[in-house]
Amino acid sequence: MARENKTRYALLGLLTMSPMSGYDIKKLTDFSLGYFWSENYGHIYPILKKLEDEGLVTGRAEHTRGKPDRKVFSLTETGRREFDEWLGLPSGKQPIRNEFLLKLFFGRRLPRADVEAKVLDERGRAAVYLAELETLEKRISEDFRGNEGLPYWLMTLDFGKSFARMMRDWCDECLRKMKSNIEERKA
Amino acid sequence: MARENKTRYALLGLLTMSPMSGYDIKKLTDFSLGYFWSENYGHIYPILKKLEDEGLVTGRAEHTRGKPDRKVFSLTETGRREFDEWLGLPSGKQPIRNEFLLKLFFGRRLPRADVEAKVLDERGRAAVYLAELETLEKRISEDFRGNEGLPYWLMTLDFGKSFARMMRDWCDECLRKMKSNIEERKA
DNA sequence: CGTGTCATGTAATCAGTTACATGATTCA
DNA sequence: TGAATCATGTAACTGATTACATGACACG
Repeated sequence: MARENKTRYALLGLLTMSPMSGYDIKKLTDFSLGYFWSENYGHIYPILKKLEDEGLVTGRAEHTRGKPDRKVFSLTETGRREFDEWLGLPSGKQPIRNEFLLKLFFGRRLPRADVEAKVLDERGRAAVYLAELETLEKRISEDFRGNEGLPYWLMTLDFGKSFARMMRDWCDECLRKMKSNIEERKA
Repeated sequence: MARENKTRYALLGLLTMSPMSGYDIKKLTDFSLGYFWSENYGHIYPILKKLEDEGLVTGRAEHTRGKPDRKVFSLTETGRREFDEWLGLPSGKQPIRNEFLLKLFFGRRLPRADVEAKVLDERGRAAVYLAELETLEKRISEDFRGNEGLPYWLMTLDFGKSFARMMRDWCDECLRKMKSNIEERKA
């Protein structure tokens, strides 16, 4: 079947919330949606242009004093329809590739201390991540109180938090197992 | 910096365990490693060839009666060194893109029943997934008892199980929230 | 007699990343 | 004076997926 460009729909979706520039979109995915979606400039700008050619979005230049000009895009009615249509479709299963797990899988080939360091590192990342999401949660709960989209945003955020907690706890369990494995050998 | 081809290292890694054909590798990622790593033929065969040209693996044709000929690849000493070197490197953070979460994020634009159906669907997948991993766990625990790699394989498997459980529970929580949201409106 | 498995591979295409280019303003 | 932020974009590349092509054997 046709391969569907996910970036395309992500951009359309973000534009359903409010008109934005490519730069705004990048910032959003970097700071607010990063825990489940990311994009990069080299993909955003060309696709925005393509969407404009297809009439799904319209861009208008905005002149600001001091700062560089921005090009702000808005969804057209056609764009909105196309996005909503996609939204209703079931999401195909995406292939999973986790480099950290791949390395752990071959952990036997490394000194145990190195593996432990890797896991500890991952644990640290999960903890930081969790803290960031909690801050983000407070912020958007206040900033968007009463917004009809908020319950859904909080659900996705909650996924991120659950994932981070799971990761942290799983790392601890791995470290524990590796240590007890050493004890066993001593005994 | 240089973009590193992950498939390349995944293939080298699998070949550290035993000589294999491209077909074997595909089967492995489909049935045993699918919960953290996947590959497809269109990528496996060309890369295997490239690795052979570079002297990291050697392939020898194997004739079998009845079945088509296989080409079985083994790691060379150079290949083993290159893999182990990569293994020691810290894993760069990979961009996250979860289509299901992206859709949930925009859940407000869909009828509530549709969102609930999507979540319920995801919950079902998580449950099936968990059951599969439990079966797999039993199988490899028996088949590879005493194998030095086993503890690491079980750790990655445990990650898969933790993830599936987390997903299942999070889905339940989402469904609960959506339902209670309806109650609130009635009141 | 049809479906599934074994088995290898290529071509076409698309998705996505990185590096580069440009330049003004603000803040330490 | 140097770094960070704002802001847009292109070119080159590589990573990854899909579809296609081929064909024998086993099983029900």
